[in-house]
Amino acid sequence: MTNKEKILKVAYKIIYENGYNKTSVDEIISKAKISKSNFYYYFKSKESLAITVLDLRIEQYVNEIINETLTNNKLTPLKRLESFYNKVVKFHKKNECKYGCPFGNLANELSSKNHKFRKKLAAFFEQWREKIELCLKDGIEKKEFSDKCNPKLFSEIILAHLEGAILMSKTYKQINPLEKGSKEIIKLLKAA
Amino acid sequence: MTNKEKILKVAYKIIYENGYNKTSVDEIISKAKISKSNFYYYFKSKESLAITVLDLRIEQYVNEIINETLTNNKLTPLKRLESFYNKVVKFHKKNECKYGCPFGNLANELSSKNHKFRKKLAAFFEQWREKIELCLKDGIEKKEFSDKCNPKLFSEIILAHLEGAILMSKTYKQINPLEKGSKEIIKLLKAA
DNA sequence: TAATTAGTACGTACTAGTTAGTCCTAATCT
DNA sequence: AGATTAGGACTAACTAGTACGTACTAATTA
Repeated sequence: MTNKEKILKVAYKIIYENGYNKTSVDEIISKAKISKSNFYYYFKSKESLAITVLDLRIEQYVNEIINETLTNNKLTPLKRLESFYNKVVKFHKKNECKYGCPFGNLANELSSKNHKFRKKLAAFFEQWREKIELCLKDGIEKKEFSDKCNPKLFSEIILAHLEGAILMSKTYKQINPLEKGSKEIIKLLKAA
Repeated sequence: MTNKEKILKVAYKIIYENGYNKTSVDEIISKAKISKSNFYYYFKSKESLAITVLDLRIEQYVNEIINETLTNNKLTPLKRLESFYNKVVKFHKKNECKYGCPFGNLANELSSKNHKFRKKLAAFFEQWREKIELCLKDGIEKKEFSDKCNPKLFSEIILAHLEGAILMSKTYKQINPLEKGSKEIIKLLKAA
């Protein structure tokens, strides 16, 4: 592993767990076991590192979560949504619900003060929402979801609810809000 | 206004706008125009100030928002919920959606590292959710809401969706997710 | 030779919190 | 009434530590 990869690996983890502001360059270099000058050889600032890390996380999320579930043509629309929720629930259970959503956290922490992060996150959320919308549309066509449901509005609700439910699970330290909530959302989709 | 009140007033605002970690005691005392030693005369730490401010915010929210809308017996259950959403939307429009939910922000920022805040926020969210649940139960009884809706599960969804929608509005800098989303939630309640 | 890495000292700014003391008022004592 | 005391409100100056980022030398690697 190159030193650059070490930096990215360490930063990936602790920016998620501690947030951006509470992550220090000193902590990163100490955990990555590299020198400070070497850090600044690869990244011009803490912010530019965090942007790179966010890009990586988005790419990984799209490849490993979204494409495997929400836009996976091998599954029916209902199964796509269910498997998506299952993956998300599994991820947060693994973390004991402690850290919340990597994207929601950054959006919450940075979007009022830092345009770069805000815009990147907004674009990602929008892209994510569109995948949900497509899944819903397909599901309505295939009669898995009620045709009374407005796909665009409902995709917004699903995404907002997901972010909120992850936050509730983090605050309560219980998977319940996320797990039961997502099941209820699916019920609504069938019945709407 | 006493110096203690000045501290509280200033802290109330900037903890909301900047978050807890990004709020410094120096900024508080400079804006409140008092000395640092005077600050520590009234509060034993930055954290204890923030806890006091959170208590105040909760009290105010219960009195001015929840009791005026969700548990206001002069209104029908549907009107209670609608007026609640209206107040929330109005608040965030006023702030250009910039700052998010005062409680959600703190929950997001602090609940993984600080038990005191986490527990207080969890208790408040639960209390809040219960008020929503009661409103739903009443609305089902009075046939304003569909009897297919499970009040407890639905109250969880409403609260989670609200928190997520406020975060989306903050990230997009548009009231849309919150405003349209809440209207759709009400539709669902009627139709469920 | 050019890219990479280490080490380390440093600068500047900011952080939460402490110290030791002053000023003033109001109650208490003689 | 006058002296004494207690304590609330307040302050300037300070401590000790952390932050990001830079400067510079020197070694190593490809």
